Amino acid sequence: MPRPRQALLTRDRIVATALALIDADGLASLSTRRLAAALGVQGPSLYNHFATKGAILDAVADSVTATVDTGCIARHDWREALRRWAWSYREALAAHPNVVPYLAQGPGRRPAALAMADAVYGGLVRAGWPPARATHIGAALRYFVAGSALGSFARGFVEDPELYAAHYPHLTQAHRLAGHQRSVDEGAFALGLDALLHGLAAEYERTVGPLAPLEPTGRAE
Amino acid sequence: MPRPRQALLTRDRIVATALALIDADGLASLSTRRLAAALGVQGPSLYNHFATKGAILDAVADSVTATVDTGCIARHDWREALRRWAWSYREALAAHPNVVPYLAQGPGRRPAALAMADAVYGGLVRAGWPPARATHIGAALRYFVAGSALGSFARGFVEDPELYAAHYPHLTQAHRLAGHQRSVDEGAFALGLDALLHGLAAEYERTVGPLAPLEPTGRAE
DNA sequence: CCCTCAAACTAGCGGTGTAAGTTTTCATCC
DNA sequence: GGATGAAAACTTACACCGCTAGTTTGAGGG
Repeated sequence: MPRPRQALLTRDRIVATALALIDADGLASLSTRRLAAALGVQGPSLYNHFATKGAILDAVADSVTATVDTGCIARHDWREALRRWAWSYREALAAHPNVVPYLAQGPGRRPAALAMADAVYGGLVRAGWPPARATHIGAALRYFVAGSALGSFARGFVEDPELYAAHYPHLTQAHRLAGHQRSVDEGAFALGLDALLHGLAAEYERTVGPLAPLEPTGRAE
Repeated sequence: MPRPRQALLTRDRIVATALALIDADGLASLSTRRLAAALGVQGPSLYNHFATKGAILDAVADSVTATVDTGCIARHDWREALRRWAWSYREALAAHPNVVPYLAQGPGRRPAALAMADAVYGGLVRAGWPPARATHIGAALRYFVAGSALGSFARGFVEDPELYAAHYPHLTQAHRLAGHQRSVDEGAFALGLDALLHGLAAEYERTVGPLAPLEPTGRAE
């Protein structure tokens, strides 16, 4: 079946199908042949649309990053903006936990990741942070969100009481964590984010100037 | 060459060689055959000592985690303890950036990672934090350290000015980041960690009680 | 001395990413 | 309107991957 009258593949269709397969079966089990099969096509046909498997994964990762809301950054005080952005970022990753390990390896040349970095940096500078500080803050928050996504959605502890009880005196309850993983994750994220923002606010007042009072916030979550 | 008079392989030798290869050539290019070749042996011989390649990687990851200093936790006020632990943790990861992507996927069943979680949790509870809060704090700090290791040591931005200038108005200096990567990383880490600890101290005073004054610290770094 | 186990081997299976070359269709230009 | 060239599918094939199975032989214990 050479050169069908209507092209069977498009970049968008490939990316969407790849994301669905990764969501369903995990990152490791996505192969070019399996992806092609899901698209009703033979393996190497993909290379008419992407140069390499990595390019496909980049596009998938970018399509996830693109769902992060960065509009909030221009619309709110920097503290509220960072909070909303961080939650939205986290939400985007949580929706596709299996791509996080790939996504976490830096913005690279993926346009959506770069656009996000750009928006955050711009917002902080506009708020009065010195450029170098803005870079650090953006990076620190990315660290926290990415780390939270990695360390949590991907399994953490294992459901096996005896494994822990024997050797780790304080972890006798750790196996319970496996069950409450989601709430532990959210609690740790909320606590860490609040602490980070609190500390940044203090740093701002120390080095930049007095803070405007926060507008009443819509969602604390 | 069957059953040599002196065994050619030991678990320790395999782990050390695997770590060296990963450091040198990256995680992706470690194969059982290559590892075996570096050990002067054929591929499948490894399976006399480890059940699976993943088990080897677990052991490698654990050997890295084992270099983190957790002794400081018992010897200092919780704030100073967390600071030293986080820096030591970061240092351990920075020494072997290529294993971070594997390591970041949670403690799993790796004993050193579990011992570390145990020590941190125990120290926080001893300092007066409620158990649930202690869990959250340990997780949040792990998120931050792991995220920082991932997002930074592993490449981040690319050295190609034109790539950025065109589309991202605030990132016109971003290509410089590639050169100053190390200092940006350290700055972001220091800032984020200080902010986190500052925020946690405020949370402590709000929900637990007054804080003892900090002993004079040895290293601010 | 023999028996068993341990630790190396060889052979090979099914799977991987991707390069190379083939075929047919569509779009375009003389 | 027929030739031309690109596009998008195909088949074939290579080198490598993790791992299994079965084999060989030295070492150590009864």
